[in-house]
Amino acid sequence: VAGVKKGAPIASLVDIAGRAGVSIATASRVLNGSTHPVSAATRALVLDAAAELGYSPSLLAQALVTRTSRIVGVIVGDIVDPYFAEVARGVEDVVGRRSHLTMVCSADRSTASELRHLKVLCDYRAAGIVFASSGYQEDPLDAELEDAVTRARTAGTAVVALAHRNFAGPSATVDNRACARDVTEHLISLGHRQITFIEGPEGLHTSHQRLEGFRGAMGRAGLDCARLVPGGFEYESGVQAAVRMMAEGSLPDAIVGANDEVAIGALMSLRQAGIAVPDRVSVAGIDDTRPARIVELTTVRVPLYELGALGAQMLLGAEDGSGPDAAGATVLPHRLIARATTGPRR
Amino acid sequence: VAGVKKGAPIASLVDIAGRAGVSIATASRVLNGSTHPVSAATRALVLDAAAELGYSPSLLAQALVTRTSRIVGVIVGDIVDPYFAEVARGVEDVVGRRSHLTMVCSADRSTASELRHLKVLCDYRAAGIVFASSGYQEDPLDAELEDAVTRARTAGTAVVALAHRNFAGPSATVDNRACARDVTEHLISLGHRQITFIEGPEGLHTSHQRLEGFRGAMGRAGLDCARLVPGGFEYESGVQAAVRMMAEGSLPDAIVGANDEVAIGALMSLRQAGIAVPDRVSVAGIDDTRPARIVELTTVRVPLYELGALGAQMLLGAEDGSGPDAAGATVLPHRLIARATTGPRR
DNA sequence: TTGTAGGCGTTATCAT
DNA sequence: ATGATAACGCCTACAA
Repeated sequence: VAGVKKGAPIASLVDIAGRAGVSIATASRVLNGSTHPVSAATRALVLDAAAELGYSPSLLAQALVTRTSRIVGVIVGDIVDPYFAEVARGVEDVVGRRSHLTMVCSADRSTASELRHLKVLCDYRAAGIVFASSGYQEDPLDAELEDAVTRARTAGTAVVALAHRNFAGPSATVDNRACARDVTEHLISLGHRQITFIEGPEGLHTSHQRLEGFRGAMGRAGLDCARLVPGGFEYESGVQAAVRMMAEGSLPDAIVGANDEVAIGALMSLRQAGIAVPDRVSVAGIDDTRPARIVELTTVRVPLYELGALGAQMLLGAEDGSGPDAAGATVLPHRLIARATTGPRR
Repeated sequence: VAGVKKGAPIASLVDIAGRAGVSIATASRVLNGSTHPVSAATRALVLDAAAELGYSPSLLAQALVTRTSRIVGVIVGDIVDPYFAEVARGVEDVVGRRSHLTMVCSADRSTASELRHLKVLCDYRAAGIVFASSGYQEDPLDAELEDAVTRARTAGTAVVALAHRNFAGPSATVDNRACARDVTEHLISLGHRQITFIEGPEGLHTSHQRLEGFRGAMGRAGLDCARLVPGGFEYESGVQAAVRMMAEGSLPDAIVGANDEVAIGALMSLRQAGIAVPDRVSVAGIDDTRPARIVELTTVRVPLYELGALGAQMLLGAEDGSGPDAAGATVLPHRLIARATTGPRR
């Protein structure tokens, strides 16, 4: 780094080859860790020619010819959703440990956008791609996405999913039905009978699975499992859901949100309206994101960080063979976490 | 998209050129929006040869020769910090509107990591790069970073900073001293006299500026501005700071955190210990991130989203000349937001 | 041990 | 209107 000419234009292999008076081939050999033998003398020549010119190989050109790179992409649904932030962190930590670089792409919960990012990552020869968000039950772009994923794989880019997807492949997930079931049963065990579920985004597998979990628990308890209200996965959706419920005048005994964000939105909205939580109504969510811990929301802990970390391991494990079974569909454990927003009925 | 062979290997220009019975040159011409004239007949030939083979140009190869791409990178300090999430969102929105793609890179608040990401983005011919986090006052990697940024620019990659940096260039920031001054004065006006400041990460410009703002306000009011406690920009740091303060036995009248996260960490820690906020001690932060709104923290609103959006505009504006002055050092306005965690003394 | 040359997938300059 | 062909920056057999 020392002695490098300031603001030196670029310096490519030909430059340093010329400067060192050797062929571009030998220059290349010493500059990338080639096993090809090179005399100590010329090696030194090349080395400091490179040093003086501040040479650094073009990752672009390298990727073009070697057909691989050390970057892995994480495609998330929404960058401001703490759920994805935590997952991305997990990926980053293990990816970084293997001296690769992580780039996270926000797809705005749109398959079309996911496809665009997939294309770029693929073209740029990413070592792997992590799909962090769930797919949609019915998606016109399904075929296209599946095809793109297949091509990515045959092109050498590993792909793993951290939620239910309509394309096959290795995955690390949690049992969303069980998660929803567990919170719901917790509420029921607390004596609540009228429980309404704030649904997740329309059509998302995760939304559907969690709704099913809720319905299952309610049904088995002989309770009315039709108390649903449209929501989403965002704070604002939770606020709106609460507003709607209050407007209709009939508050339930308890509310379970499809995820923590909506639950918190509802929680805040309720409290602001002077409704006591958990005394008048209990509120619970799913995921156990950081905000949930802050507001002391009862929820189900989903191992977000671990999901990301495991996903990354599967990717890179597949790469240098050293890793665990890069094929399986691991289901990580979840766990109910009762906190301050739920309590016995009345 | 219809009629594409499933899982077709790759298909490059030569493939579709051959299939269409034309030269690779003409194929290229019709497949990218070249103005070069091509007969309608051959154009059609190429077009459906491409369609049948599911052709899609290699962004990598394109970037190699055109020396540009449609991706912009955002280098942040910590992906789980809501501050950066909001900024990234701002960037994404305007970048996406211009049909570019955003990739956010987490540098773990390390300049070395920033350099690595800069290198990749640069090599991949990113259209622009946004540095979202502040630099360090004293940084051994300063020269190297400055040089890298210069090279990036001469290589055609625009670079903007959204916080104080040791390299020159366009920027969009807020007045951190004023932010800290404003919260502090708010607390003073509330009658508080003993106010302690939880510092930000050691050596960060932003940390220093905010500390200065605090000191200035305290000094002007003739108060003891030496009540400081080490902290950081993370929730956990706030918790530790609070623990330390409680252990020392002498709680101040009020606490201002270097940012919302630490402030919230302290807030929660205090409340959990049974200390009434704001009755016994007031707590305030800086940034107005989403969590701050949730816990109703008194803070200073920093236009995070707008910072990101503006940064992106400067980047892309510079690109196609259409934009605003891509050179200036814009300082966006901030505003005190008094909420529930601060109140009159005693 | 070192050099030559072909190729990775496009774009772009010249001829034709 | 089309087609060779030289870059772009690097890696890697294959020769020497």
